[in-house]
Amino acid sequence: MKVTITDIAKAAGVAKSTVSKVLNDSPRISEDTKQRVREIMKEMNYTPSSIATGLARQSSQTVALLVDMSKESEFLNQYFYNIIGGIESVIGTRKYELTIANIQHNHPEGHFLQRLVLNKRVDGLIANTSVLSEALCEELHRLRFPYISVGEIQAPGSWVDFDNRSGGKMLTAHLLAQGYASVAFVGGMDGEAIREQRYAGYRKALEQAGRPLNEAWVHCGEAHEEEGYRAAMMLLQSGRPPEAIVCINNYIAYGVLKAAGELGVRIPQELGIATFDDYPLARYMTPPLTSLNIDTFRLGVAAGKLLMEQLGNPETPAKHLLLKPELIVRESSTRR
Amino acid sequence: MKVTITDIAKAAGVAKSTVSKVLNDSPRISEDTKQRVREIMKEMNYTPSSIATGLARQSSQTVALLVDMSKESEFLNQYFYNIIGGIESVIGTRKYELTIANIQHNHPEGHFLQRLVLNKRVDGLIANTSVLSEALCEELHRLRFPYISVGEIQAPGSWVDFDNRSGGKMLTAHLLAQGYASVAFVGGMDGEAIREQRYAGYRKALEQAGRPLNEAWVHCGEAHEEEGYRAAMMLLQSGRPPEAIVCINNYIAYGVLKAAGELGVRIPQELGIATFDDYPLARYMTPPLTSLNIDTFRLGVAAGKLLMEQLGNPETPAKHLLLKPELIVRESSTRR
DNA sequence: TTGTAAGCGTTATCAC
DNA sequence: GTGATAACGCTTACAA
Repeated sequence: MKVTITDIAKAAGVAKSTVSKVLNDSPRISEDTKQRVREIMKEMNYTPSSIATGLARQSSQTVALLVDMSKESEFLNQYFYNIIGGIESVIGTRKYELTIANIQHNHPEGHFLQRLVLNKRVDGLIANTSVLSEALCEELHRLRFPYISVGEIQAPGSWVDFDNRSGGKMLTAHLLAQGYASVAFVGGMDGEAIREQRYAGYRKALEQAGRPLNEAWVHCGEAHEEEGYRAAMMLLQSGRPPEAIVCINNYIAYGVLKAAGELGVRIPQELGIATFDDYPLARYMTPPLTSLNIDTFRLGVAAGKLLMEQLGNPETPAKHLLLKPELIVRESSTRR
Repeated sequence: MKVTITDIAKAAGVAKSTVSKVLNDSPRISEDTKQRVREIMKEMNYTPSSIATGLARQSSQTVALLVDMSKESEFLNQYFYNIIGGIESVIGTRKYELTIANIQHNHPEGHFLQRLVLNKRVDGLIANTSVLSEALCEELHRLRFPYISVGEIQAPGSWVDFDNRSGGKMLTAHLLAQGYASVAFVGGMDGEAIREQRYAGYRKALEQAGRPLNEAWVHCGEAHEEEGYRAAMMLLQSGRPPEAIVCINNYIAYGVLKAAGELGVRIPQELGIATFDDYPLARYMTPPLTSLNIDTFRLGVAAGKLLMEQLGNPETPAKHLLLKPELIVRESSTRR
């Protein structure tokens, strides 16, 4: 049933090595025999075994996307599909395959290193920061194993990320430009990288607009509905409520919206709202929310490209890429 | 730098084959030498090459999840992460890897067959029905290549799916039980498999409750917001509006909600709403929507298990699995 | 219980 | 241009 290179060689009356050269379109083979051998391959329905090729070439033509499935509602979660699509779109055309590897099995630490890297099962790695500890990066770097981080890292190595800082600036500046005199910032844990970046952008926008930073208008907390609700309740019932709020994600925004509704605060007239992330709720809220869309397909593409570069030439220096988010203006922030 | 089985053999003063047997924990090797060889493996930091193993064993210890990334907002899209997680959780513990393969490259037709199957790159396949044409199934079956479909298929082969029929029944019966005298069914294209199944459940529930089927209360169309809005407008402004509506997904429900809002129809007092799918909107609508949650992690687990069975014993007969959805009752359907 | 040697299906290095 | 032949790193009869 299965036909190998040897079968083709016999059928064509040539040597295995010749067939191999035809396979790889070597210039030292005459067009004549190429034609002939290729026809026979068609006829006999031959497909080279990639495992054998891999062994001979010492490469698997496979890259892995590392994830930690045990962490719920991670950044990757909602955008997973698009990131994968992006990666796939660039590696696929270069004849690489993508394997998804979950770190968090009950395996001993560093197991995926064995399972994939030392194993020679994959030629390169893409992982986001939640998975890539500093120690891991060092180890990979030491092994000279190609990897790309999705999300900024300090360790050596390339990464791609969204420009959260400029995102924070965009949302805040937009609200100010709409005539909201004061803007609050709600959600995210103090010290968390993404939150810090987004918050820094918020501060920058205030500064550029010559507005003071009011600590009372900055609220930290887990990025979910209840926290958004609580924060908005506090802010809106305080002596000096802000005129607008930047929310760190859709769920916080939902909570804020709910609080505003209960307090009878009209949006966008009395309170402007703008949120990070366009998915999954922003467009479907009442009123629809102004949001900052990040195109994670492009993120995947960028990561894939960097990795391909690296695999093509291991000497390629590390690169860092910041993608710009896109502001989507909707009713929640258009005061008119 | 890289250490192979030969190095270990030399260092341990035994034959390659002995090392191999230790690797595979063969019972015909003395505990003594096992210990010794294992220690050396540790010391020398040895990890067997899975490619070489694959070649020798004629298997890759890899299964593929086939998707068509070109189709936007496919069923898989939102639940992708969980399905992958489910698959991974069962194959991972059995030392299999998962690779994601995109069908729709500008490659010639049937290319993935070459790329993965004939290639020997993967040992088995999981794909959903949108990807698995009847012809493809026949071909895989002919090749005796193990595959599992996510979604019911007619072709030979195992599949796992959600019980959309009983889902339709659950939603409809729930609304009737809440005292809504009449229930409409909105969304989905006539003839589309999922829609037909869900609709059949709706009809069954009416029948069991002794209610007549009113064709005027059944609306077909693409499953998005605008269509839901249009349908609800028609239904609610007709001479005989239904008291409740079953929506085929969250977006249809959103459109219905919008229409009701504009017409001043109060929910759940004057109109009950229940929708298929709990994600991404149901919980965050105003009011929160009663929905039918499907646990796609379990779907992935089921698919993974069937495939593992198949790989373990190719003679395993095809199996068909229907998972029950879960009704989540929220405000939109509780009349009290 | 361990060792020898022949695969597994390619590629790569030389000769010719 | 083409063909032997030795890798690639592991498994698996079959011997010893």
